[in-house]
Amino acid sequence: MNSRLAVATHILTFIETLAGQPATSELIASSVNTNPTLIRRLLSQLAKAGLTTSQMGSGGGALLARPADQITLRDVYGAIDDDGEVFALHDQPNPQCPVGRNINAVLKTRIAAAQQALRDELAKTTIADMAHDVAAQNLLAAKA
Amino acid sequence: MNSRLAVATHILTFIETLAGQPATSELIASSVNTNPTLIRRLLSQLAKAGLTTSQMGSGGGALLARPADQITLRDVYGAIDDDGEVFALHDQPNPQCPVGRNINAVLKTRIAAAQQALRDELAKTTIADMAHDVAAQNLLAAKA
DNA sequence: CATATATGTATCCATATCTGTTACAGATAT
DNA sequence: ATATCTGTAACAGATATGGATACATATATG
Repeated sequence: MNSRLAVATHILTFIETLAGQPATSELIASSVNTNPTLIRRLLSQLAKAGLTTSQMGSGGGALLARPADQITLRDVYGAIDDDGEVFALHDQPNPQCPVGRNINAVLKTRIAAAQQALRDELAKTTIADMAHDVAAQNLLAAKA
Repeated sequence: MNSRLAVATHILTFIETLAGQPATSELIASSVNTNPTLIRRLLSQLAKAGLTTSQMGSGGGALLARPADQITLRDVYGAIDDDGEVFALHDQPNPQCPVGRNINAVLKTRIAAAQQALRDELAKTTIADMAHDVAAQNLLAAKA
């Protein structure tokens, strides 16, 4: 799979840890270890979904559009995944076959249920949780 | 996403509806509306996972290796998906950044939970369910 | 035994997706 | 004015996917 959910979550968690200071795409990119364009592409999608806002120009950057405890990984997934389909159906099964004629209708509901379960689980984690867990990891490492 | 889970489920459901008669890759391919090689590739994976058996030669074909009510969509997913990862992490975040250093460890558990929820939901559906639902759809259509 | 049938697998190809990169117009602070 | 920063287009390389051909191997049947 692609790593866009991971990178988008990284971006948001990073912005949250800056505690209100605007994050430039270059700064975020150095944390993710990729290039600023990829970050801006994802930020563009996050902004369209209402999760972030960006300020152009000097001193600008990205901020969270709402509190970190009100942004879940489900929101992130919804923002970066256009169709939200983990599994695809096969195009045009044979309509002359009793199985081919109906398989997609039957599969569709089962797959939808599975994807719903995935989203429900993602909804349990907020960006605030992520930032908290990352901070806790750092404390652990500092003590060791 | 790819449609391998859909096609593999189609294959197994098709075999089940044949009720013990071996299904050739060509016959299955005509129901799925693809080519026999793709079917054989997937059957090869299903056989390795212990879900089907195949008989070479004249009169041969594929059979279920165990009763249809003992094969779940989770089994199918496990058979056709090599790593079973819906989401990937991003390679090598910046270890010098407090966020980059820990994001993957934190994300990993959250993503694993989501994928587990997906698999648990898939486990609720068996190939017997699929065959039953497909048959029910045909009855409905016949009455209409 | 010879033949037809069918699987298992390798190889090739076209297309799509993903990630990284460069480039540049537009917005904004100083 | 100028430097900074976003938004987006365009392009390239790598990988995944689905489709197609080919052929060695296994097996039932006459």
